[in-house]
Amino acid sequence: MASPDDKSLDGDDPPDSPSSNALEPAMTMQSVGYSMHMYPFPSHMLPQQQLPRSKRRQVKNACTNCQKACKKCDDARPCLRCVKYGVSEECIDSQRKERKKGVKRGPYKKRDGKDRAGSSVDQADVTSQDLAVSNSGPPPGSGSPPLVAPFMPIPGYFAQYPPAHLMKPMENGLYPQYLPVSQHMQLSSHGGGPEAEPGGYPPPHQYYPAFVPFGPPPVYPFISRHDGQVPQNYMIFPMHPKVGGLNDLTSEGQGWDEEAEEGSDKAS
DNA sequence: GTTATCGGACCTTCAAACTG
DNA sequence: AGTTTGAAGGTCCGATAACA
Ligand SMILES: [Zn+2]
Ligand SMILES: [Zn+2]
Repeated sequence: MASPDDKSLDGDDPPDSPSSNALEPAMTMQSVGYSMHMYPFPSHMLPQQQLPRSKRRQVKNACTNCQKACKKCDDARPCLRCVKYGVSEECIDSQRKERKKGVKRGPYKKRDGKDRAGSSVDQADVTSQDLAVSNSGPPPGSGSPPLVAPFMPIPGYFAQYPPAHLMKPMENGLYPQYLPVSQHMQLSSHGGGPEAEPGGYPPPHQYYPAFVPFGPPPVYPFISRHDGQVPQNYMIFPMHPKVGGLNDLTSEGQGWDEEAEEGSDKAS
């Protein structure tokens, strides 16, 4: 089951999807309220073997439609997916079942640095070792990818934005803040394609932060919902209905971000 | 080419188990 | 009381099937 819907309607804008419509890039990424984790360098400039990735963020409660479709939802109601499908009125939070109590669990095994002998060797040394990018590690995706990203997210640097060439400042009145990697730097879509990530995780982005020396601060139009509410963090970038320009400037499509834990909402 | 389906990896939540 | 553990329950990636 190819996930074409990912690239089109279900619009989960997967890594290989050049975001065929304006909603896509903006919605998926920020929709969930998280920023993306981005790589400061193109994939080929990184140690290919251990492309680190941050955790995937999920919404606390997907709407019934997205849940049914096993697709990415967002916190707003109606969610963008439902809006795209024109079923905004059917966008309602799915019902969560209550966790059952009284379940006995048996003794725990300690794993505070000590005593992790024999048990889980994986999660302990991740920090130091993975950070030290070694070439001997297992291919990403084959095992458990590093949980710690060697790169810190660059504030204000969002790779999900569409290529600059699609955002014509003068024509749309928008000012692109991210420019596509120069031709020679682009990910050569050589065998493997845009999402040739072994781990199946978001490939490095092809956009580089760029300072826009001209024009006033960009004013991005927000997606307006039928109910008048504006999805937070959503931004629409005017662009051609069909992207296809720079080979495959994949617009990346997940929400990867290490973001500080959004203060666990629940107080114990 | 598109959209629909869904297996399963990944993530979050939170009670039980544990500790001081 | 607080902290840690770890499994239940959840989201959604990404592969595949079906269709136009
Ligand atoms: Zn939804
Ligand atoms: Zn919805």
